[in-house]
Amino acid sequence: MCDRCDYSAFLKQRELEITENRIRILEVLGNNNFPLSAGDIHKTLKRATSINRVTVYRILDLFVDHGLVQRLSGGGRSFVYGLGPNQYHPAHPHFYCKSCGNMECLNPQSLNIDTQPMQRSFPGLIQSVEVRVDGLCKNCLQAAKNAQH
Amino acid sequence: MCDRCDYSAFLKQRELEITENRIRILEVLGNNNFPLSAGDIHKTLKRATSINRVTVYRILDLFVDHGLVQRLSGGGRSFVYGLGPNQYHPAHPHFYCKSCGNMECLNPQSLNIDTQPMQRSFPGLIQSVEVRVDGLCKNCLQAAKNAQH
DNA sequence: AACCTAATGCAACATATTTGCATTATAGCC
DNA sequence: GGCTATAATGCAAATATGTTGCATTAGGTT
Repeated sequence: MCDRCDYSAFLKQRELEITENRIRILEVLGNNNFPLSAGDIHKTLKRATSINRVTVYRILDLFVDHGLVQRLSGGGRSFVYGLGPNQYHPAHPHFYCKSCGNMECLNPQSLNIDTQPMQRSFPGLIQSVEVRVDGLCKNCLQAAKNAQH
Repeated sequence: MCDRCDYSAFLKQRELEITENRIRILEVLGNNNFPLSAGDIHKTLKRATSINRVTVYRILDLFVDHGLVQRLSGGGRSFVYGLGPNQYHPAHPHFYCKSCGNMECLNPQSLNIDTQPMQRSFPGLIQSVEVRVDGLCKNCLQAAKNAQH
């Protein structure tokens, strides 16, 4: 997804220590064009290296705190994480397949939310808006059609 | 919230058995103008009657399957549930307070999503769109302001 | 190389949700 | 109103996800 992203520069910019685990997690997120759960990330990393589950959670928390990564509610039971919006990757809505549980990024234009009118009538503070589109992905839709015959 | 809703009629319409637990869960959801977690619902019901945690989950699953109730991802770790959209209660976005964790329903007009253009460019099937607005609720915003002084 | 601090691993805990199976209540029938 | 088949419920235990405390190790600085 992100050839232009220099992950250690990302960390340096935010004055975060550069460690192997942090780089690896950023790479996994960058290599996938859809958000992943902490469990997915852990599973992926364990194949090549040894990293503790808890470390994955802690690094993700840290990244979310620093705006490097965004935490989204997947359609399922766990949070999912993706590289946070930056100059190359604007914020965008996500699709969740109710059948297979996979997620996809949708293009940024497909849903453009203006929070200004909402903020005028809302007495609290609006910080972000999360849009998730649910349904059947291409594959599962096809499978459902085939099953009908 | 819902004086006009006849819960046993709801169940009858969908050919679901009418049981005390089901009615009670619909009442709890109808009495609150914000979505609740399964745990919240269980806690509320246990005050007046005896019902098992698992039963709450199962009834909620059943209702979601039949479109009577909608399952939303709260901003936190658990799902939340609210009466599904019907002729009296249109679909609407929700607000999640990152400080206290409470949720609120926003008015339906505040965010009007048209999925048609998205569906044209999306190869799967779009069934629903969930919009969650995150930030600080009125109370927590005020508390934050007070803490500054 | 030595030091200080922050990152990591490990075990245990906490919370949310699901499953299998025995028991009980509901709805239809007599 | 009682009888029966089926579905709903309760209970115990398992699973999935996320968090905490504390000991160990690695990163960055001198």
